[in-house]
Amino acid sequence: MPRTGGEQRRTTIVAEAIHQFGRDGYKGASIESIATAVGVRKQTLLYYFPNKEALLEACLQAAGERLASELAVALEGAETYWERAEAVIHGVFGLAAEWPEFPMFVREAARLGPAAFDRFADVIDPLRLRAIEFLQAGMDSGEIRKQDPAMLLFTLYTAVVGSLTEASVLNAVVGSDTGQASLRRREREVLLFVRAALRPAKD
Amino acid sequence: MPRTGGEQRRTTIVAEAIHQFGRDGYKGASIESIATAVGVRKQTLLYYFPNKEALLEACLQAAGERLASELAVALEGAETYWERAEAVIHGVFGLAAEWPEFPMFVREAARLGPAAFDRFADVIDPLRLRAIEFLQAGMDSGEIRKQDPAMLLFTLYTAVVGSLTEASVLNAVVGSDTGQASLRRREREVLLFVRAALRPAKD
DNA sequence: GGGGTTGTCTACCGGTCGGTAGAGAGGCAT
DNA sequence: ATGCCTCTCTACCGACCGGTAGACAACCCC
Repeated sequence: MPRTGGEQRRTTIVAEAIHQFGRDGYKGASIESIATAVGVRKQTLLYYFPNKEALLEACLQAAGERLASELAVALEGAETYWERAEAVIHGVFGLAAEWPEFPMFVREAARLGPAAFDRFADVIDPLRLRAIEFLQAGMDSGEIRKQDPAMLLFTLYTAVVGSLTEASVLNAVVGSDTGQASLRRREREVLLFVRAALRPAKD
Repeated sequence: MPRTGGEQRRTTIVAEAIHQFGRDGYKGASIESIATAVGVRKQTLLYYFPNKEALLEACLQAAGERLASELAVALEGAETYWERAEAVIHGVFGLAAEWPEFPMFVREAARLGPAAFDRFADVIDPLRLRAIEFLQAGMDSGEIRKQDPAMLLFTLYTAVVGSLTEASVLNAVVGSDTGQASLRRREREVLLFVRAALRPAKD
């Protein structure tokens, strides 16, 4: 019985849980298989998290914090309007590249209902507010097409997360297209798409 | 024991299964609860579908056929380039309005992997080819921004399906926003977004 | 009206899952 | 060295799930 100590064990369990919740869904992943994957018995996992739901909440919290710190770094030094928008998209795709199950986990969290998703959303709420302010300022200065900034943010979210999570659809629509190269292609596509969508009307 | 006869029973079971697979996920929905919801015992369901996977395949087939017929109707009489694009989006939103679990089920099918999603995609493959031809023609005539038409179709898919399925995110981003009015708002938003994204560059 | 077909049921099984109870080993402070 | 606290384990339980076996009833055709 290897003793790695409390906090480290916690974090590896959470990482593996996000992995499996993202891949198999909350229902589809069993605490037993999560425990086995980190080399420990189910009852050891239940020592750290009293039940499956508590484990999920820890995952939501951790995922939110990870995304928040990732985006904070990505936004450093991004000055102009388009640099900032691009930095956010690039940051999310970068996170997805090194942690493929992360977007799937976020989508699963949304699927589980508002109560679960809010646990995640609350952590990144400051970023949400900054994003809406940013979009509003861009509209006021005429750099972005005028519209409801919150709805725009929602639509941007769906486009980015969708292109990261709908691998089966990508396969069906454009044919076999996998791996890092595919991810880069999709990032470029989303960037072009978003840039075109944000652009003010010709008038 | 009410006998509604074979074919009708089959279709009501499939409809309920799509409902529950969409709401709870494939793993989360049990054949027992599906059977109970249609007022029948689990073993009666297993008389029509030898196992759970066969039921899923019937659902994928039925969902594909329903979407195909819906879009065929929507495209009737749509002549101009933008009319056709708008008709498809409006048709999908219309289907979602009268059958809220339908988009969730399609997304769940994609989550289950390419094998499952292809069952659905194969049925609407003619539509996919028409869409790509359509986008290509629009690019050739300069009505649509030039790019890879298949990738564009994929990104359009993610934007539309995302805005139909990410209700929890909508709630977190724009605040409580539910019901038919919300759906109409999202349809309008997606239409504006897509129109802006398809528009050729200024110069 | 008898026999096959179709449809629905009761009864049951093996496996898995989330969770409880509690023993015991290693480290640390006194 | 003793006793406590942290961590991991074995053993087990009740619930549920997917699926099998087979009885039985309604209907249809002849």
